[in-house]
Amino acid sequence: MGDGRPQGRLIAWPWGCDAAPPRGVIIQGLTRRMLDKRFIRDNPQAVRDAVAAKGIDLDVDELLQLDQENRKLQFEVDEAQAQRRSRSKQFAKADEARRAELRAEQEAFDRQLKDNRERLARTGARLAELMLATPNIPWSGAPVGPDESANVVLRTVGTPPRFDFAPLDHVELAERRGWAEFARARRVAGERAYALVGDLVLLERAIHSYALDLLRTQEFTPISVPALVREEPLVGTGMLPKGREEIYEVPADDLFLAGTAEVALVGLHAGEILEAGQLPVRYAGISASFRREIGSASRDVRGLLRVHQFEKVEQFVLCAADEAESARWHAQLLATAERILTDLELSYEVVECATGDMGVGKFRMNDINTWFPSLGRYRETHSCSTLHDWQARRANLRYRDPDGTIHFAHTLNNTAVATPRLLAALLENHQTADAGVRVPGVLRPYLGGRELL
RNA sequence: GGUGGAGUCGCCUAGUGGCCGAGGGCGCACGCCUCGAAAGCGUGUGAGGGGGCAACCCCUCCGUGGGUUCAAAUCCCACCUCCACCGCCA
Repeated sequence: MGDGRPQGRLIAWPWGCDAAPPRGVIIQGLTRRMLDKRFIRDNPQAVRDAVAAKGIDLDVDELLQLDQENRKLQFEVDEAQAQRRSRSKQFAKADEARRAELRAEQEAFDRQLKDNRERLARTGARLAELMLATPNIPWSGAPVGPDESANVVLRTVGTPPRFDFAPLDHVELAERRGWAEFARARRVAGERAYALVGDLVLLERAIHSYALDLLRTQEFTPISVPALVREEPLVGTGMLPKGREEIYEVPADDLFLAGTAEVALVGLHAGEILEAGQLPVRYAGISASFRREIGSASRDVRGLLRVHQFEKVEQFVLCAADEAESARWHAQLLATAERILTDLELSYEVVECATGDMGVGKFRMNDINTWFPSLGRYRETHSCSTLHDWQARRANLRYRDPDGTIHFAHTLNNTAVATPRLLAALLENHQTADAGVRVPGVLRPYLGGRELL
């Protein structure tokens, strides 16, 4: 990696300047085999701790017990199956009398086998359910706490703008300039709907083009992926089974509207065994994203901050199962997001997310919050996550080492740009006294050189 | 939306109920041969789970899931994907 944009000064890495260093050896052993049943068997306490730190509803002891029972049943069924096969072999060579005998024997035997099979299916299903609820073990540097209130600000970069006039919020500004339709859009599509108009559309495209071009210089392959997806990739990424109410469903076709391109990006390689030489896979994924926002009903209903449908360029990395490598990519993804905000001349803060905020599958998560003058505070615009092999295990996404051994890969993702929220930030931060908007230098080439909208 | 065809161990392919717990070719790896190589010859060549201190052994997987049968790659049903043609369409 590394293409000469480390921005190392800003990056608290490897382990975060404000956080304690991890207990390396222990953490390494732990995370490398996370979600592996053998790991859970060998380190039940580590899993219990993670469950507690992340506030997850999971009975680890039930899981262990089921695992044991499941293996016992599997063993019995295997043995029985071996017998059944040998009996079937004999049948071909037997005479009629012997055949009748074998048939009778087999029948009784099959009842037992069938019974065991059913029990195995039941324990297996329950075990799978619990396994899907098993969290990744968070890195030791993450603040422990129930929710985002425990998050820690690592650093603040840039300065919020000072206005010598009364600044507008992005809704007032957009409406004054005829850049957005809210009332009409809501007649069409209900609450939180919006339509961008005129220069604001051009600005949105400019931001996406700029982000895509920046990522291309880092050898990220632009890829435009489905937002309308099946259930499997949602389970594979960890969006399901928990979190169902946040996702739009299209029941007539058994499809869902993904909340992020990450779903398709992981899904693209699910079930594959890549060659080590193909790694790292780097995508700049673009797609529409859909969220029901059920958990935040009636919050931020005004404007462009929290909408049901938005557009993203997503950074995504699929790399070898090496913690140091994943850590380097995490740093790079974060640095790129910071670079984007710096280029857009926006002030932001980088946050170390607490265990209760980071979600079940994550090892580490850093949010970036961008300054919004109308809110008088920083508000999330980016989220950078390392999942180690937790996601790859679910998606059965593996690679083969040169020595022939097969491993689950590591996955990471981070927003590059998500609009229209980021558009709102640009409008508010770069507005002029007469309701114009100054265009940051990096976007001008995408807007025919215009310096002011 | 309709009709027809197809999905086998990296690739190509054999295979129509027990001899397929999958044969052949290509590729790949190792060995022999060679000064070296090619050719030739030989051997090997997937994934997952489980048992055993171990050498090793067992089970599952022929797109996926069910079913029929003593026995399924092979027969039946549903689904998925691909191909062809027809219809519709940004």
